[in-house]
Amino acid sequence: MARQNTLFKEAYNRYTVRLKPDTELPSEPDIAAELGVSRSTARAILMRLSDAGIILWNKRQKTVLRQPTQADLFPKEETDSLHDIIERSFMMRIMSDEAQPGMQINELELAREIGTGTSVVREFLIRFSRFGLIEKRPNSHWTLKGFTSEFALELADVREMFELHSAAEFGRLPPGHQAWEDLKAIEREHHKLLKDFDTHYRDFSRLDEKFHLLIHRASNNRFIADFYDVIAIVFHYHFQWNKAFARERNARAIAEHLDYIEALQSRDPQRIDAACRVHLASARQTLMQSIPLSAGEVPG
Amino acid sequence: MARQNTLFKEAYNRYTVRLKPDTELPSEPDIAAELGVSRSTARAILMRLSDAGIILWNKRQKTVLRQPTQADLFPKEETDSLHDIIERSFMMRIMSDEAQPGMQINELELAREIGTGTSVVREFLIRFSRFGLIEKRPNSHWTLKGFTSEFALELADVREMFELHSAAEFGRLPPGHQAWEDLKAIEREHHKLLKDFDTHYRDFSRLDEKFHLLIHRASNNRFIADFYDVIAIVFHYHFQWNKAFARERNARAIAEHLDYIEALQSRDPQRIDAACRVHLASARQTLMQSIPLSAGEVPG
DNA sequence: ATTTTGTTTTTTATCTACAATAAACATTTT
DNA sequence: AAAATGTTTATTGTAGATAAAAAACAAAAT
Repeated sequence: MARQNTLFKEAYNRYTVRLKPDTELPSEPDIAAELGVSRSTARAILMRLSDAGIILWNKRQKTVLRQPTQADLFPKEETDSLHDIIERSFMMRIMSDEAQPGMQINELELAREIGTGTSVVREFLIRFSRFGLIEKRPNSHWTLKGFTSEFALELADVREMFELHSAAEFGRLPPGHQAWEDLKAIEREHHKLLKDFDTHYRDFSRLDEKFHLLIHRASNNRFIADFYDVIAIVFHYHFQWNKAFARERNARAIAEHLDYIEALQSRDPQRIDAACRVHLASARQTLMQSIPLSAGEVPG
Repeated sequence: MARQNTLFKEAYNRYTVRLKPDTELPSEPDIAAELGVSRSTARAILMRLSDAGIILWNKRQKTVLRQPTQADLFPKEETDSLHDIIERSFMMRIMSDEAQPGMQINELELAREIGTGTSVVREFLIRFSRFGLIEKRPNSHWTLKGFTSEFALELADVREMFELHSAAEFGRLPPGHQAWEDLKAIEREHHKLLKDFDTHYRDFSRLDEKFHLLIHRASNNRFIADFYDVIAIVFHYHFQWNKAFARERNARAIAEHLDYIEALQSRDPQRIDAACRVHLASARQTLMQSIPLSAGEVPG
């Protein structure tokens, strides 16, 4: 088959779950915009809702007839986009212990194991190569460079350069800029998290990403923004499987963030620089500690 | 047809031009290694050389019978890899005046005009996207962001961060390191170029790339090295078409390079930093001046 | 006049097939 | 035994086909 209609299914589920009986639905373009899909897809959703007897559809009139049930939805396995499936599956493999640096990556084998065509795998690998974890030999295979301490060091170096730059730019933002409000909101979220820390400390990584993204956006630099994707994906997949000391780690990071936020709000370049450095140093340490030691390496 | 044998043709030409009559050729693995191809391809070359009566091939004995002529070679159009063809063709389009920022990029149309399949174009665009000049809307088209002043500014900012970092690292390289010799050689090349400057100043860009690459390698950082590709491609295609003031530009750059080299050799961090900054500032200026002004912009 | 719906066309995402190339295996030669 | 050649197999690179999704066009309703 040529293409799965996962976008349709996912959008259908997303729209259907929140339908309330006896309400009227908006126009097709409105629905499409709301769901972030084209009108063609929105119409396909309406068509199915109508066929399933969930709505009555007659031109402009779209009335919800009944509360949709779980049985009306597509099963969750059918709504993942191929790209997400491949990403998850691939990251799982390369973060696992079996994955040794220098290992060859076989497109056909990957495709078969994931249950997909080779072109999607190829395109994924090309896209993924910018994360610096794999490398291609022309006319030949991909090689896994691996999640090694070299990788972590190089990542941390660039991250520090970029974040110091972005933080300095943030400090120069004009007083009326939206970013200051966003920063305030993030500060409040930190305090809220701190309140119920024992039960909620796992939510920190989401907040962490949001905070650093806000700072990096201040740099207004596409290369810096793109690079943050690398960091985000590494942290996302890495710490998802490495939950050791999560509580202590997060407690420390929150304290550093609050300091950092205060420094930004002071707009004093030197204070910003200092607070940023403190946080980056501990982030580097956290990252380095989480690297699996390869044979012959000694813990630093 | 599925795949062009451009690799074979290109390697055949490369090997054939330097054959001398009455010499013996080395073993198949040696030939393959020399040409950077697999033994299968090396054998295909030998087979053709034999069929064309250029060599006598009997197992280990491979004697060159006659001097190959131009007619023995494949025409140059047949030896370009598809990737190179697409890159050239695409860069030509997006650097041309017709290419306006915001313009949509159509995969099928591009493929037709270049005379190739859509998959190659797709993969090229994915790879190319890391240069920050195009952007994809999911399930929809690519958009040309364009070679704008914003692009140049963002590029220059990152370049400066990276090069200052790399130059500092270079200064810390141990005395016996190969890089110091390479630097000396590059210094000599600068002096040589200066001697016949009027006739050879166009060779400068090759030397420039070599010099900066050497510096960036000192950082030992894959992200910095990858980023230098972005700079290299922009300079390569951009200045290929913008030859205005090339002589003055290059003269100035050479002087700055020599200063910069001397600073590196002094290993004095502050001197290195200062010389690097001077050169980067003028490189930035050169880049900014070369940006086509879009409507409404005023020259800075 | 503008928005909404109905219909058709264009474009992208993905799969499959197949030639070129690389890699592996087997045999021969030194 | 090691290296070279001969032969077979596996893998990548590219084209072409097709369904999903987007976009464009046309008609109808406010």
